[in-house]
Amino acid sequence: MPLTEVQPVKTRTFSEEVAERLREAIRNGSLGAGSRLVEQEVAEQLGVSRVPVREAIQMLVEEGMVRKAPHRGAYVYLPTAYEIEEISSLRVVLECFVVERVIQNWNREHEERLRSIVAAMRAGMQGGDPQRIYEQDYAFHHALWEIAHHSLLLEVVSGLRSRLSRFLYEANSALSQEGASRHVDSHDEFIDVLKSGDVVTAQREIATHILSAKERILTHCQLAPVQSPAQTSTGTAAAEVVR
Amino acid sequence: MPLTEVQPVKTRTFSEEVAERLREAIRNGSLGAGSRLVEQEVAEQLGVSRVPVREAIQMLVEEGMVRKAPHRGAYVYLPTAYEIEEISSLRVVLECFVVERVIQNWNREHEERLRSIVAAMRAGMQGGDPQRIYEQDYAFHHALWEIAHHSLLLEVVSGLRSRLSRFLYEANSALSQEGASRHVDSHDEFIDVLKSGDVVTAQREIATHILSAKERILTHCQLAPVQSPAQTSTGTAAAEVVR
DNA sequence: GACTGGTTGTTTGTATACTGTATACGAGCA
DNA sequence: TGCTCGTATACAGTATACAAACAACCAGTC
Repeated sequence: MPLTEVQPVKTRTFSEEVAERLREAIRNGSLGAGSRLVEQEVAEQLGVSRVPVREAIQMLVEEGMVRKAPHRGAYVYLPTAYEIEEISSLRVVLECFVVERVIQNWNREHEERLRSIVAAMRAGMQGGDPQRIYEQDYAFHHALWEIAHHSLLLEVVSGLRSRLSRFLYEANSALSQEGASRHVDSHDEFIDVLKSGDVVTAQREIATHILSAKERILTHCQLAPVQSPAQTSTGTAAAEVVR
Repeated sequence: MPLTEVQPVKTRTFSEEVAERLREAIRNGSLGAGSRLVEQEVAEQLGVSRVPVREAIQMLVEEGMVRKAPHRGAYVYLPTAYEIEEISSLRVVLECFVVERVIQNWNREHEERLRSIVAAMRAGMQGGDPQRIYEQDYAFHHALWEIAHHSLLLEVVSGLRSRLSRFLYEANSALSQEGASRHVDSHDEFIDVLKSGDVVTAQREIATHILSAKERILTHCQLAPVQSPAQTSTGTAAAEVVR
């Protein structure tokens, strides 16, 4: 009995399920920045006990979307503009490394795969579906990370990007029809550069891509007021948000 | 009342305490690769309930020292040589970025701080204290990360290094007296380069530093047999270890 | 009136008990 | 003998219950 069609039953735990719900709620804004995540409340709302909720919250903390302090609970974290800069600058460094490796590993199937993602992105754009554009944009980057064939790099860089997800989603929604069209086209052009094997140009392009995404976020999204950059990681500033 | 000297009372939870114990046990080898972490056992051994142990294990999973599968428990993960390569290659990229920023921010106090760490390292070496050398080596890098003034970068790169901690500890213990001496001296020379502001040389030096640490690990430490590199992250190989 | 000090409510941290899943082992069958 | 299947057991996942910590409020004192 081959059963090639049968997928393994995915055994998701409640914790993962809860985490996914929370992530989505944060991304689409129904859990705004500063919202407290009270374990009991979330548990009742989702019909589970506090334990899976605790674990889900912990996951979000690791992902940088949520912060928590002992005995004081968790809240949705709002990064400062400075932190957006930090994330983006790191992304530039890492994505340049990705690009280098992608070009090393380049082959025909990779091209086809990326082209099809861009096609889906274009379809989403024409349908005026920002969710779809966001997803395909993510898929595009994810494909690049996989082609780079470096599982740790994939983990780190996708983690970085997840910190921006809610803002990217928001900022991309604000793109004009024409802007979105240019955005999609730039992906196709980028594939051409990868294909040509020109590492330096490809790196310049992806850096531009990341930095323009950053600019869109900085102009379109409300962020926490910048204090002293030195204190961005202390949580002192964060506690303010909660009160 | 300024109270600049007063540190906030750190209220460590059991979870953190347990995590620290486990980390240490893994680092010094008393929890060898492949060891299963049975929640109940650990809980009884440390005199706490299972909940903090669960959370501690989750932290270690995030840090890459431990893996777990749903309903199958957690075990100390033994990376493959390929993964050590992955970690090191990423470290090179990130530490080069660190160096760039360190040189941008360079000032006299930074030099003094780094020199004093190297002095402590030299003292540890002369006392033949590998634990001390390891600590000071970490302190040196940590200082660099802080001087780079990029909290996220600090987080990411220190996370990467923590994945190597037990191997670095092991490999550095194997250093000869003379080798250790050269190792310490190289730090002082590196400070000179930073001071000179020569980014390219500094980057080359730190890359060499990281890659030689990698080589020491590869030659002195036992690692998981390399399968297909493509499968390093699937956990399939890992499950083998447990059985 | 501002400050100290207790008091209470809310929420997290921890312990214990129960449920569901995965693996191992052995009985039944070919 | 080799296989499949049922059963037992171990352990993670989850629920519930309790304890401790924080924060807010109110009373009392200087």
